[in-house]
Amino acid sequence: MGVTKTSDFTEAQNQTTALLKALAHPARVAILEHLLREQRCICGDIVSELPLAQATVSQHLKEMKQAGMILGTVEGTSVCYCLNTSALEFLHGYFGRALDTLKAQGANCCH
Amino acid sequence: MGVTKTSDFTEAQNQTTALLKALAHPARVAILEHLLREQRCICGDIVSELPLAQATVSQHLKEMKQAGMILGTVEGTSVCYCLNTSALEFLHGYFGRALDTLKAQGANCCH
DNA sequence: AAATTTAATCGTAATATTGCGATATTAAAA
DNA sequence: TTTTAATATCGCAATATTACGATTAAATTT
Repeated sequence: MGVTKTSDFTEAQNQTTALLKALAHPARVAILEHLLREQRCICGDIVSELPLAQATVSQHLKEMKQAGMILGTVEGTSVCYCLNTSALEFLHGYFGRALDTLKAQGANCCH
Repeated sequence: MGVTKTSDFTEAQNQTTALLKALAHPARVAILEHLLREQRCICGDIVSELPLAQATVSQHLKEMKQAGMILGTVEGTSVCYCLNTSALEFLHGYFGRALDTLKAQGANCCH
């Protein structure tokens, strides 16, 4: 039915999913990379960088913010968005631990 | 319209997105974590582990495989699925580089 | 205060994803 | 060779996501 029952999974699994979802779209990856390149990081900036309408970019930014991937502070008429270091650290750590676990297991059945 | 024009983004951005999408669902994260825990990693295993029907799990596995997150080898009537180390390495490296870049920039406007 | 600038929100259309029962497929077992 | 076991695929319904024009909201300029 297309309904995802988050209650069937652990809190940690849902939190991880939220961060991954916040990046699981080429526009979001492009936003991430743009925020990495630029120090100054205003929404209007991103709109002119991407092939998307202002409303669409704003919506992407909203969801990335909601998930904790980015932070935003109002600066006059514009908004300064930037990456949330701890979210990146979380994902980096997650995949790092996964790799460690995988490597500690040695060769498995598929390789 | 809900249509994502991958052609508007770089090849690398789309590849990164594909891997992230393969994990951007609690069931997929649960599958990843299950494959980490178990050496023996058969689909039926996963079905009994998750609160989802066999057809649904099979579909998730198919998409994770298509994205390159997991590998699968047929073993008689069952299939042995396991994590693709290089996909994990890719993601780990991606977030690692992002973090390095971010930290090299020092404090930015939002912190 | 009016005009301007910038970003958020609303409403809606289109597409994508998720889930599952039913069925098909394929290999092993009996 | 029939039966059984394990996955994959099909078809469809329900929900979620994406996109954008139009509008609103809020701060800055004029």
